[in-house]
Amino acid sequence: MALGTRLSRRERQIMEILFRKGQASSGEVLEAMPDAPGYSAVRTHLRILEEKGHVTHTTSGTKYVFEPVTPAKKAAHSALSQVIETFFGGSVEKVVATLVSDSETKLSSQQLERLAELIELARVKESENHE
Amino acid sequence: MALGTRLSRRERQIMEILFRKGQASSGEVLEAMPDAPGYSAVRTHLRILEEKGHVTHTTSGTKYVFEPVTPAKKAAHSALSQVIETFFGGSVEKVVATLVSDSETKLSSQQLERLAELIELARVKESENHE
DNA sequence: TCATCAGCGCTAAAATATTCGCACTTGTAC
DNA sequence: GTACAAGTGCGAATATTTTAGCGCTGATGA
Repeated sequence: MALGTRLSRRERQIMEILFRKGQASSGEVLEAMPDAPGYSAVRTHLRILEEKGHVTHTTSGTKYVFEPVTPAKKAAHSALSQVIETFFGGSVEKVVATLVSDSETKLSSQQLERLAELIELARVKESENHE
Repeated sequence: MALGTRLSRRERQIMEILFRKGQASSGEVLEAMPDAPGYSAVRTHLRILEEKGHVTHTTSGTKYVFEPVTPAKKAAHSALSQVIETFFGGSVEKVVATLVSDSETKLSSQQLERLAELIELARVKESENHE
């Protein structure tokens, strides 16, 4: 189940904040919201998200610290797939092409070099599979 | 404004369908929804989305054909940025690395080759900028 | 000790989103 | 012409989301 599939706007917004931060107290979540409601509202969403099983909390002193239940990696993959399916017709290649060549998301030569290495590595692996 | 920023769940779902298909009649949108409500409901969402300025329609015979107002490319970029910010700390490099090396999204050797070329191209461009 | 403050849970009101029913229009077949 | 099918717009019921109020608890420090 993708991140946004069953969540309301606010719930999704809060989940995204938690994924960005890794974990956060209710107050921190509140601060991270550009169009924040009151504290109670945030608190309620967090509680409901916990009931729904998307979030857990641990106590740190008096505070609660919340974090997503779904591992970030899995959620990342899911979110990425979603975008790829919706906007790139499922083509991973197109995505990478966009990211690499797009002038708005500039990559340094160092980064490009590392990516070249990564691709080289993937190519080697790929060819091994076909021996 | 990103795709999902101000849209409700259903509205977002419908927008995604339109982006996938490029354009679609109300009936087609309905069919593309796994958890579809009645025809009227879909029709209403489409009308509201049009009022909000996210969608336009043209008449094709008796039918309406709807399509997103925002160019697909722009929306794609926006959605991708969102995911990158949320799950990859803003690092384009990490995303590409994930996509290339992730075993779940396998790339053929041909695709890898093309990507290698793309990166080479980007590197050349990059070095030109620093002459 | 006892204000005071920050944070929690619960509950209920207010605001939005979601859905559908129904009347009207247009195209098509008999 | 009339009946039928497919499609549209509007308006109003229903369900969900979103918000805030209020009382309680535990920590802090004068």
